[in-house]
Amino acid sequence: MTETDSPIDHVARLIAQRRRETPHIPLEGMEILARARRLDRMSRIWIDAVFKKHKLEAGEFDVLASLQRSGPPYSLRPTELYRSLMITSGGLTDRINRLTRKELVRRSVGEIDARSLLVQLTPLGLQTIRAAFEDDMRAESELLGALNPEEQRALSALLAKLLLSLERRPEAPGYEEAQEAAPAS
Amino acid sequence: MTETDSPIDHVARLIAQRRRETPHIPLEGMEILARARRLDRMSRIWIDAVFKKHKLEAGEFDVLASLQRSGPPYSLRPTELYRSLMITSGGLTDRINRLTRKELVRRSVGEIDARSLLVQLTPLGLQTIRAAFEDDMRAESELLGALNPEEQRALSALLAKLLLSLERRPEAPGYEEAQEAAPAS
DNA sequence: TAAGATTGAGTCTTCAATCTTA
DNA sequence: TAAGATTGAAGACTCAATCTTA
Repeated sequence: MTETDSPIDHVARLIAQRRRETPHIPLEGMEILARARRLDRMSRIWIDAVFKKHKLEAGEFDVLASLQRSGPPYSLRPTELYRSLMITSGGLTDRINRLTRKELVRRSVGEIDARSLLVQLTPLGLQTIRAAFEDDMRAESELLGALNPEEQRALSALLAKLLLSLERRPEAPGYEEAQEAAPAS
Repeated sequence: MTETDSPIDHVARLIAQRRRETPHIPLEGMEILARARRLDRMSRIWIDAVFKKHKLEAGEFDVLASLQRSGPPYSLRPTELYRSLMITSGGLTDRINRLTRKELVRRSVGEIDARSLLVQLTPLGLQTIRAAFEDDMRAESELLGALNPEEQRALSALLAKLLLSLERRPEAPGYEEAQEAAPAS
């Protein structure tokens, strides 16, 4: 195997099969996007097990992690949340309702705009996401063990370059929001 | 920006924010897995539009594409399909029912095992997936335009290496099946 | 008028139980 | 007994319509 040849993973077998059926169609798209999709789905098998240990669904974890990331007082507006999570506003309402029932978040009064209530972590929510996030990152690092640090850096840099180009497309939903949300860092 | 620095995409901003909140937790996992997830979700925005043009849902497209890839007579057993697609058997039953209603597949008699009926493309199904698949690959190639051919090869090789390591984990569901399904190619 | 959030209907999925055949 | 496929219930999401406030 040379430096640029890919190992024979599941997607490589699918591509080889398809080349015989539709040899006239270039398959570069599959090489990357099908693998990104499969990497997400496969890694979820182990990551979901981590969430389960903390009695969380993946979608609930994402909301709690966003709130923790924002720092004290651990509160965000629903619109910020659903745009960042790439789900609809209706979907987020459901997640918040579930997390409220579990007493991991509450809707607190927003000072700025009376149309929206801030979503805020409860002390139990903060404690839960602290433990769950640390476990999650440990599991994720472990899943990436097949790549050395240099390969990991190369991979994340290529993914970031590709993602940035998609985020900058005029037709990309949420583009304006992503821009103005850019922190000084 | 140096060779190994990542461009400041959305995930980079999330990571910078989080480093301030939980500086003690290594975040290498997010660098790659969060980006893979986001790449899948963002690219789907454009890809789903292609499917819609052919009046297909993403899940339906995947079934048709699997059948086409298998070559004449374009038929597979349901178990092969749901394992390859990483969905449950119940989920596949529904997809087949929907595709049957659209007259894109049919359940034909399997000669080997009377417990299962082969799922087979109809002529309309073959015609549909031929056009849809070509459009899909064109769209996917276009989405990857920000990376030059060399970068694309490097990215797919790294993804393949990582995926192969996940597929080889003893705990990976479907591992045995994936192995025996490996074609000579 | 527009923006933020919620609601209800419809869709696609998983999960567990079931039926049939090996 | 086990494997393949289906069913029905429950879950989480999208979409479009609605309500409230800017």
